[in-house]
Amino acid sequence: MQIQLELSQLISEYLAKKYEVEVNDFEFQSTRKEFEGDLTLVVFPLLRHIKTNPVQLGQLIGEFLVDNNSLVSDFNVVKGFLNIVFSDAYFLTAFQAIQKAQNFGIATPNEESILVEYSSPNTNKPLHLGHVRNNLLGYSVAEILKASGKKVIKTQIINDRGIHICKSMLAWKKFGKGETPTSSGKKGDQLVGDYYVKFDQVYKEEVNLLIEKGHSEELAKKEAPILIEAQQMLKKWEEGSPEIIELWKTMNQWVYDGFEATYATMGVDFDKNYYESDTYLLGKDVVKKGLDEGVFFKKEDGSVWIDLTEEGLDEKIVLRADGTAVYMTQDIGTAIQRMEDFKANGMVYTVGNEQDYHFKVLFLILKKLGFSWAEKLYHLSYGMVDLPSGKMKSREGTVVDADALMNEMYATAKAISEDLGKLDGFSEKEKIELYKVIGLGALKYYILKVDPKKRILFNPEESVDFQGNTGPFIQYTYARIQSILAKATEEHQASLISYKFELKEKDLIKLLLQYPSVIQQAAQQYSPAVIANYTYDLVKSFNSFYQNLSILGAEKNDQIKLRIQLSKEVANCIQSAFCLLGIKVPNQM
RNA sequence: GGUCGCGUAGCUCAGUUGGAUAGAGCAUCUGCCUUCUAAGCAGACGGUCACAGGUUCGAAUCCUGUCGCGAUCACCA
Repeated sequence: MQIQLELSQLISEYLAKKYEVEVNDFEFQSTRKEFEGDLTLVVFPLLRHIKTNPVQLGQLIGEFLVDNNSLVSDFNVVKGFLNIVFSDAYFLTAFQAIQKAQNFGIATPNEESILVEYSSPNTNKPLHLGHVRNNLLGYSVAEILKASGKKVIKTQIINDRGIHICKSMLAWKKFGKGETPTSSGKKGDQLVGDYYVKFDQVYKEEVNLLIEKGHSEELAKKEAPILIEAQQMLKKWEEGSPEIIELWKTMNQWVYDGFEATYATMGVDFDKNYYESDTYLLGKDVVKKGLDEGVFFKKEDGSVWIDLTEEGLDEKIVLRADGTAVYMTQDIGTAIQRMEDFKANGMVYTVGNEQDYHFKVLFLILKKLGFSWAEKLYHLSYGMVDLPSGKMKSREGTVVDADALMNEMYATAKAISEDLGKLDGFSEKEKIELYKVIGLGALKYYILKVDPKKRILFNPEESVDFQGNTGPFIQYTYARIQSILAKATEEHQASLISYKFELKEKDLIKLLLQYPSVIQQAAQQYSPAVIANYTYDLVKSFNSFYQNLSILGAEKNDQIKLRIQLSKEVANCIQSAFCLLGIKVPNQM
């Protein structure tokens, strides 16, 4: 904040003159609610430079500030804390600066660019709650980075090949009887996912049968006929069998259509997609080159490894004995490809914390291969979403499906809205749109308000709240402000020359002033939770203001004006912050 | 077993580089709708910040150890 710099300078001059010490760094914090004041200087750290009584020193500095800066109107000292009180003129000027700013809080774009990867699904089953967290996080972090001034490219890598998709394909071929999304009316990703589950059922039956016939479990799991068939299918795919490729393209397209619908509902998007079937060979050349340079070494069986024992890690395979690529190989290739495509200054991988080790190794390998940008890669590692029953397993049907979840949120929003009955005058279409905004808002806020690195326990039995620290609560506040603004007139927008502020008005201005640094902090920490918690504080503070002071019915004309204008800025800030979370705000609810 | 992460109110979570008497929501209880939308406001209740040491003017925050929970250590992705 501007004022902090100004005061720092002043205090610095004072200390130099009075005590002949040079101090430039001061510790400020916002004054706690139970004390009078707007900004607090912590005096203790100064005692390192000046041996004196902290209360006395605080007193002296306070007096000096009041005498030498017109914006400081008063002060008090409690223990080692100097609470500074700002004048009404300060608050008015600060508030008008907020009003004048275009997109207050949003930094002007700089040259730095960054890729943000998120989602990156497999194409054999629909998206579930885990993907939802990934998508919401990735999207929001991308928006936050943009708001902090960076140029952002949203991307994903689609895992469209491999044994998993062959399993769905095989089961469909065997049992599908030509079922298509059109013929069954199912979403494509759901349909393909059903066959993935079907495969697993048949597979398990076959394994049990083999065990009954006397096979060991281990052997049975390897020799189940349907698994062998799937592996043969994968081989045929890699050989380019036209029939298999045709089926693969068809079923993948079903899935893409399904994903697209889910993404659209969720409100996330991408600037560039990468497909594993395009990139899985990319890393091989790099590995070969690295082998020549001695970064990697070859074992007797022909597999290629990197030795990371010096870094405290293990040996890690980067190429199979048969020469085919592993996950790591492909990720090395993809990273290089992306940096060539976009010449970005950095890259963020939104991937769950179960892959912490993988990314540690990946970044290390890229560094060892000599890519200077390897240091600019960041693994946005987030905690798993667990159910009360434990981990979600798609094959066992214990997943919370993304589409179903969003539908439930919609239904809850609808039920609550109808119960409250405030939507007279809404058309059916408008109502549907509103329920979506509220339902999704509840879900998104619920997930994003939690620190990304913490795991989330999601209990489907207890539905997501719509009261208290929730998305709908914040949306509701926004809607209430809009209702007031609709009643305001042109003359209410006239700016004031002077004003006597109430405490609750000052609180709001102080909070608004924090918004720019909140965005920067959220960007630095890659954390939408920072934005969510800030928005909640702002809204709580506004509701207290709204409920305790009259806006349109204020005594003085100036009060009406200022309160309307202040409400407007709060609404703008809510909208701006929620936009960073990917949440829409309604004008009425 | 090695490595990494987490442990704050009954439940879900804040607590930014160490700062004042650790804060919200839900749940429970008490008030407030003839006045700008009660999805709200005002208040009550609720804490050994997992435990034990250490660093210092000061520790939920930093260090060490212990316990508990989770992830990971695949020629799976």
